[in-house]
Amino acid sequence: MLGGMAKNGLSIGEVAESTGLSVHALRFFERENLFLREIPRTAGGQRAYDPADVDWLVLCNRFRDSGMPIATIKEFAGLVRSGPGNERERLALLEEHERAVEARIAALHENLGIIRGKVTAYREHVRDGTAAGVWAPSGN
Amino acid sequence: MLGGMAKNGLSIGEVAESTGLSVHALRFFERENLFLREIPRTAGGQRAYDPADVDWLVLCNRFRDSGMPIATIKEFAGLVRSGPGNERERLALLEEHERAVEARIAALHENLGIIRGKVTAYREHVRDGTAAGVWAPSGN
DNA sequence: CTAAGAGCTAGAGCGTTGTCTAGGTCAAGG
DNA sequence: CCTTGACCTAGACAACGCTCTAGCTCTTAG
Repeated sequence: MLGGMAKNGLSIGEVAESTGLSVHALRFFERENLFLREIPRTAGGQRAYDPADVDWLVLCNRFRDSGMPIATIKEFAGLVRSGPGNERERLALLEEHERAVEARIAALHENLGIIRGKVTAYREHVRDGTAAGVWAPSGN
Repeated sequence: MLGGMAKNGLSIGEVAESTGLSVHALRFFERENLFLREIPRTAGGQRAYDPADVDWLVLCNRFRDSGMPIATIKEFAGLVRSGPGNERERLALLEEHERAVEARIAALHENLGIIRGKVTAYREHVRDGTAAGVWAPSGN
């Protein structure tokens, strides 16, 4: 049977497969306490994840891709792990990240405008036959 | 006279001040060949920048802020340093970065949508009195 | 002239985010 | 059984992008 751990949960390899994370990264995340619970082990000592762990990892990937540092994910995971009662703190953390992402998008937009200006300038210089240095007098 | 290097150019401290980069970073950039020319030195061995160097650094900051790796900036700088004739390559590099930034913005937008979903869910839970765990059954 | 504050070089150190290795152990098909 | 491939732990290593240190020199106001 190649389909992992029979009935007792998902193997690390399966979770890696379905989250796009490497098995190394999954072990690293565990050391770093990013999970919402202790991952249980089989009799033989192998990790047995369940689908909720995968769902959380998928969300973690969104957090990571949107620039949330591991330390912040860890903090959020800690709040979730310590159970109900701190939802306001979780919300505050998420709102702060929301603002950070919005700010990042705005900054990228601004930078994109400048990059597009450069692209346009180079396109014109290439079209007009490469003569005047785009760089030097004003090209900047 | 606190105003730097009299007449022969801008000192590293002045350039740091006006670009927001540290003097360490400026020396690092030089070692890494990110400049468009060799930065000349005074008789005493101190760097003497000029305003065009500052303009370039400001553009570099845009590149860096928009996620361009130092290696790519170095590559672009190399093209500029090797003089006219390679404008097509410079353009290609810039266009590729433009696409990368667009892709990054799109990804951030998608992630933002998900983060907002989470924020909304938590806001409702906090408003309704913290009872049902946002996390656990379906909260994901 | 002198003292303080900038600058210089070479190179070590660091935070982040993993990846890889070594040296075994476990699980399951044949 | 036995072989093969997935898994285990602990810890070394790595790429990126600076930052900091040590030890010395330059510049300049007073």
